[in-house]
Amino acid sequence: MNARSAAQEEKRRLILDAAVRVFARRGYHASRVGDIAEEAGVAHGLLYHYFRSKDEVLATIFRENWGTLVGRFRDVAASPTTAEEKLRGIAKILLRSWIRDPDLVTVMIREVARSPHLQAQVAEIGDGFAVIRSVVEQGLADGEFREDVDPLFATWIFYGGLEELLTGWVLGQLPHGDADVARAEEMVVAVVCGGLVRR
Amino acid sequence: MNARSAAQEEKRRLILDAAVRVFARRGYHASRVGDIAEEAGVAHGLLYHYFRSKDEVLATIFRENWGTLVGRFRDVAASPTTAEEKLRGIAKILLRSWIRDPDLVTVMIREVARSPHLQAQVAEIGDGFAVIRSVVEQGLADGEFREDVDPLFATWIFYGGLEELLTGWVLGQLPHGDADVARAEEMVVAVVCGGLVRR
Amino acid sequence: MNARSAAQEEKRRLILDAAVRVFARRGYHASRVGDIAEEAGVAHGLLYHYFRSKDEVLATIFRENWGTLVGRFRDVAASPTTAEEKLRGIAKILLRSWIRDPDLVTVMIREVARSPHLQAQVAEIGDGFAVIRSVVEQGLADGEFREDVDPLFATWIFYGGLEELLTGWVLGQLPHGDADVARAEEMVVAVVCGGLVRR
Amino acid sequence: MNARSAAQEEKRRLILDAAVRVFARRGYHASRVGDIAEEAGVAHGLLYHYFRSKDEVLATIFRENWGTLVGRFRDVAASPTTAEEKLRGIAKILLRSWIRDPDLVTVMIREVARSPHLQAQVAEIGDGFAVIRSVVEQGLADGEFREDVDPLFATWIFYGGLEELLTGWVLGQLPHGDADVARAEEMVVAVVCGGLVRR
DNA sequence: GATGAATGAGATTTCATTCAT
DNA sequence: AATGAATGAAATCTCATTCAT
Repeated sequence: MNARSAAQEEKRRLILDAAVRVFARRGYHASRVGDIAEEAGVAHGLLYHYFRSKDEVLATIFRENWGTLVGRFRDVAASPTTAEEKLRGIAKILLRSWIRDPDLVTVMIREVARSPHLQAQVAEIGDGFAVIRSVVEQGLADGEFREDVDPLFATWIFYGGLEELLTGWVLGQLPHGDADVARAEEMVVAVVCGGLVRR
Repeated sequence: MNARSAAQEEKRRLILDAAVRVFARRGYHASRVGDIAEEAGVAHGLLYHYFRSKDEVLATIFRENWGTLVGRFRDVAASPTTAEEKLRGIAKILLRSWIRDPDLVTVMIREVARSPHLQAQVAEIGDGFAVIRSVVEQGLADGEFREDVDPLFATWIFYGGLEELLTGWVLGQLPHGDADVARAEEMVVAVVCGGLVRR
Repeated sequence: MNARSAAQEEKRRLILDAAVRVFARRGYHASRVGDIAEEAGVAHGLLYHYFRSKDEVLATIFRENWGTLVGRFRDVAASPTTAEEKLRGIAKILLRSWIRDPDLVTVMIREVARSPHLQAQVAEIGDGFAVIRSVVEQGLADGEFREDVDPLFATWIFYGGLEELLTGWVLGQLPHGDADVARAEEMVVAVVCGGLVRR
Repeated sequence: MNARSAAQEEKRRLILDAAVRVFARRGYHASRVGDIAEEAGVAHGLLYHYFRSKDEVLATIFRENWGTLVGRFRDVAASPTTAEEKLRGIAKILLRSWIRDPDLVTVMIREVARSPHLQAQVAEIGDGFAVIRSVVEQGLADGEFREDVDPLFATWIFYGGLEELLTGWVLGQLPHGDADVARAEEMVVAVVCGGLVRR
């Protein structure tokens, strides 16, 4: 990567970061290309040098960040520990991303999670599920988890719990201080792994 | 309700039902008011006789159907049984709505669940959570649930699991035959109440 | 005119009067047929029993009231007095119409005076000018007025002065108490007949 | 003003001039934004690059041209001559604007003169009156005009005469050759300053 | 690479008018 | 006569995208 590309890369980042802030603030549909350009401090035509369309900006945001998360999921899944600990690790990664970059999480939760449109563009979207599922299946294979567990549904239920917590924070409906995030993380593992019912 | 208003009510329904189909097919933003009118077999101007805007059509769809669901949640919550059974009942209601009306669930999951825009319009959105929470709190008070459970987070986690299963069906990522729905229902209760970990 | 027509006539009046108020309040273009109907307390469809269109309502308002004014102009013109006194009489009629019915004058000044559209529909519009002109020509023939006066231009100038005073009241730019109206009337005759310049 | 902004200014003018022609031909309300763009030979979207709305186009036309006229009024008012001569100068400016640009006068007379809507937007509208009034007051102070003259009403009456002559030309009801305009100018000063009545 | 003027498809919404009841 | 549901033409304005400079 030479000096030129580094400068280019920097501008690309500028635009992506601006887009995250703008999408978080106004939502994807209500955000105009001009808003992003203004936030980035460039002319709006420049956006089209780096991205094919407004849509591609959103897809790029998702792809790059989701890819990072999934990579970290994989690290956790590859570590030598129990399935429960691995689920805890995944929960920690996902939930703490809220603290690290709330705008980014806002965009990913709000704009991407449910859009069949984007799902088509971003094949990687299923990768996170695959990692979680492999952990669940390990738990089953090891006899750590109950054998009547359906790994596919269990994966979605676990992920749903995580996503809903993020949603609660995005929508401002759940307390979201650092301590709250830590407690949420404990709760999601406690509930999903240990169940609500007193043993 | 006289003949006139019954006829009007019928037309209103016609438009709402058409809107559900169109929104499910193309998504809210890609659906034009003219598409809804065409699907309903009326002039597009008539839509504005019954609703203030395209937005209000979506809000109405959500409000009326969510209200029905919440009403049924309440019936379950009021029945004389264990908290676990009540959660099972709520899961059944929500998940089986997929079988009853997939288009409607598609719209509610895809367009409404994360939109802060609609959340503002539809105050009732929190009512469902409130019912679930009351059940969780009952489980705690009765000693049925573990005392270290945070009822707020547990509520969101449980609801997230349900919503994610619906999302999986909406996106065509999860098997969704009647038997699958029944198994999903069992799983969500088994996981959330009993936990994944073998006792 | 039998009982039926009297009832009809009454409703017609109701609509016309309502239209004057609505047009005065919001302007012709911004006034909806429904506004007029609501103000009149009837269904908006009924308007189309009495008038061919919204446009015809305005034309009717103008025609009927302008006709009345012109009739009174004619009475003045036919009275046995000087041209100056006749002009004073005409000024009095026109300017005092403001006191009698400000809404009506507002509509006539604002919507009709300059509209070539309406001028086409309302042939009577030139009748008022004709009466004034006949008075000016009488003044010339009698030697009362200076012989270098061009009666056509003089007529328009005189009428313009009157119309502008009404405009000032309509726009709320001129004081419009009863005494102000009386003084305006004196001024317009003093200026037009006697001139500004000290003799 | 560099090359870029000069080119822009030119385009802005192009649109404004086209708008004047279109408004003169069809009237403001009947003119579509697309008509203006077509007349100017640009895409209709460009209009919104230069003006916020169709309304603002009209307001701009009025403001800029009225401002020019008022500036010339002020020059006349500042010249060292009698009040009568000054009124003659003002009449000349206003009436000859008809010869210079009939379309522009048509628009200003027809669309702006009576619209309270525009009056709100264009504060400068009263400036012309203020200049005339100052001349009248000078005439009074100098003893040139009769002391019973009310300067406010006299101003409106004088302006009304001028505006009505323009209206007559706009509506095609008054002869409007160059000689007619010159005679009209003489008449309005003769009548307003000297009065109709033979001395 | 950078700019922002220019384009034009397209969408919502309004509202005069019609007409079945 | 009276109603108001229904129609649909029409118009403004937005904004993603292109492209000359």
